[in-house]
Amino acid sequence: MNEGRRPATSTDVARRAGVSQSAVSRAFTPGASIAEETRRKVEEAARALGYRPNAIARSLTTRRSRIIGMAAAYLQNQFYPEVLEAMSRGLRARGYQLLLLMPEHGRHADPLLEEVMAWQVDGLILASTTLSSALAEQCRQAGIPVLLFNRTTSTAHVSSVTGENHRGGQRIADLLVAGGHRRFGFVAGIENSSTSQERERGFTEGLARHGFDLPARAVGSYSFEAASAAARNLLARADRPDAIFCANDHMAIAVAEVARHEFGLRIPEDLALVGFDDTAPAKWRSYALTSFSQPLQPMVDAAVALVCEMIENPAAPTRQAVVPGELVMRASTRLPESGWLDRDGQRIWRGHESG
Amino acid sequence: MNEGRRPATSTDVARRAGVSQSAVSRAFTPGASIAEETRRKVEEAARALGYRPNAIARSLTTRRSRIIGMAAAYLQNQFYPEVLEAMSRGLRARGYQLLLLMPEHGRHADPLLEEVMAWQVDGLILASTTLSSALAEQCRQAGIPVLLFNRTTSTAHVSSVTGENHRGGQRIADLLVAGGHRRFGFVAGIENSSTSQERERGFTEGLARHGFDLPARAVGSYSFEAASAAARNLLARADRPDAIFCANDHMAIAVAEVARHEFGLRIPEDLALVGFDDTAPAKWRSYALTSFSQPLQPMVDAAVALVCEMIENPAAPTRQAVVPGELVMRASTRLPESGWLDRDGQRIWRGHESG
DNA sequence: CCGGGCCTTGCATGCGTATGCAAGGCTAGC
DNA sequence: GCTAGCCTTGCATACGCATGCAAGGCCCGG
Repeated sequence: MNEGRRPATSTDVARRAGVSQSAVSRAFTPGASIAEETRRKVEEAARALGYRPNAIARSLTTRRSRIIGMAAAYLQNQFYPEVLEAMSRGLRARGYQLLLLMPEHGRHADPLLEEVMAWQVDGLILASTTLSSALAEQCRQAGIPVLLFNRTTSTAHVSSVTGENHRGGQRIADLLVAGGHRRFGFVAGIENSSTSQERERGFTEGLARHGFDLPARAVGSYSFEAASAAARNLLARADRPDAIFCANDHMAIAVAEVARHEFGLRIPEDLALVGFDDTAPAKWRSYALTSFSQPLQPMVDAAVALVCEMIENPAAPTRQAVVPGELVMRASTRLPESGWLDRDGQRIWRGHESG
Repeated sequence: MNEGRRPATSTDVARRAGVSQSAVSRAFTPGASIAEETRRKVEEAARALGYRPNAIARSLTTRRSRIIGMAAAYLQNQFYPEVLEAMSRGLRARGYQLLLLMPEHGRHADPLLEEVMAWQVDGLILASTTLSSALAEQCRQAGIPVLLFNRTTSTAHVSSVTGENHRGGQRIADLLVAGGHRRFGFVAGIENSSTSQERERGFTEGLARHGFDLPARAVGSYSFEAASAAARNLLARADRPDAIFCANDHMAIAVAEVARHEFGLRIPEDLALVGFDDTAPAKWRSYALTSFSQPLQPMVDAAVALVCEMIENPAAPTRQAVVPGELVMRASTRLPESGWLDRDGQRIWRGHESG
């Protein structure tokens, strides 16, 4: 064993095993042509020297880094850490490492991503971050697959994985109307985020279908503080909403706190509350938040599969994958008065979904 | 602009700028000897070709990857995502990238870390993950600095950054005793985690100093589900505790849910509850959890500084940094009956701390 | 017994950048 | 005007590994 010295190289192993450096390389390359006997000798020498192939050097010759960059704007919303965790495991299972990129608060992710291109990442996953069309074009030229996660973009033709934002918003409208609510509120995420826009559009369209007005709205910017302020705004109105849909669970919890502890409202008696994502805190019984789910593992699996596919076949057309979710009813909303049906002994709320 | 071709190399830039490849390299190396005029020509050519130095190739020659691997066992506990976020930004500010490592559930991190050594990472930060002494030795030989975050280890001489686990436990004991509680419970994290052990030891020693017994204890393994089970266990006892200290906030919230919704207990009237970390959910008013803080930014700053220092000076002795926290009192515990003092017009609870 | 073909191996080279070394140009001082 | 010395530059090479190519060995069929 060498002490503090530089790590053993394939040449060191070759010398010790009495073979050529190429043989060592082949011994560590699955599927390479090498005799069983030679491989054994190499492996023995490698073990004795504590040798591991240098991934940096390997990347240089193969021109594939087996690194995927993943950008996320913030991790306060529980949804993202869980995505990150699953993504890291999922990518690793396919032999990729995950490089984590957190843009500075309030800054655009572009400079960060550009920096990461120096790392020759094999792919880029953008969660809760948009991609400027300039950078998208740059990636396309560099042949770096880009995948938007929980976002889409209109400015460029990019692949994406999202939940059923539009349908989710509709279902929530259906549920709230069926629960007998009449004055609706919406707390938006970041204004120009496609996710928030689609959820809102589904919601307002759903309401309109039942003959209800556009809801009162306020902007929560996906942050706890801004959502709290939005809640104060909405709840102080003369025509206070009796049902509020928040663009995600994280903001819904902020609204719940303000409603209960600043306005003394009971949920759902005085105010129904719905979120989106169905994250862990939504399940905590102090909130028991009704939420439209974005199933974590399926979404991550789809993302991993898609990005790998894009790497293997760069010429493939872009794809927009939509992972189905479902409305998870909990105690933060009243049960609907109608629209129930029995299936396999379970009581399912079908609602008035026309689709 | 080249379409879909391989990215421009320093040689391409050199040719276009009419200089040698070395000149291009020097133009991108801060502090290298190069004429202003030449640098200008190189920069112009580089811009025209969309050139960025290849970090992989650079790492190969410089023998420094500027990548730091960070392992975390789980991200459910809000503490870790926030650490991750701050760590990524902090490292980036010093020119390092963060490679995220999530061991498979229930598996040891060793194989993962070994795999990452192939990436020639410049350093390794282990959060909520232990390091086998075998691997620690291997890292030492390879000259890879290792930093334990929110953990220590007795089996090897390794640097670490932690909060005031022992003192925190003591303070909590002081607070609960001062609040008039008499039957104490403790929910441990993973049994062999130094963090949980130290907090428990501080707690029991603190209690003992006031003449109280070792508390009833149960194991929550840092998970929500296990902590819920632990709570059921503790709360079903004939001598039900009237105060429970949980080794972290995440588990404390699980206990709060069970206490309220399964046992109909009021907090803090029937049961006082204390956590550790002072994460975001502890501040949510539905919990208003008293907690001993682990200040995020100072801990991360210390970790980043320490790991960089270790990289620059590999021969430096290991260090155990302890970042001071404070007891944050909220509504989940009764206010203590004594021990208050005025300072600068603020009412400070000094407690009976002897240290 | 001979030849074709497959398996295995080593040689040589390339991946893109950094850097020691020596040469050349230029400035300043005498 | 000459030389010492600094600044700048290019050349050559190294970093550690993968891989095309050709040579050698072996087996098997004819």
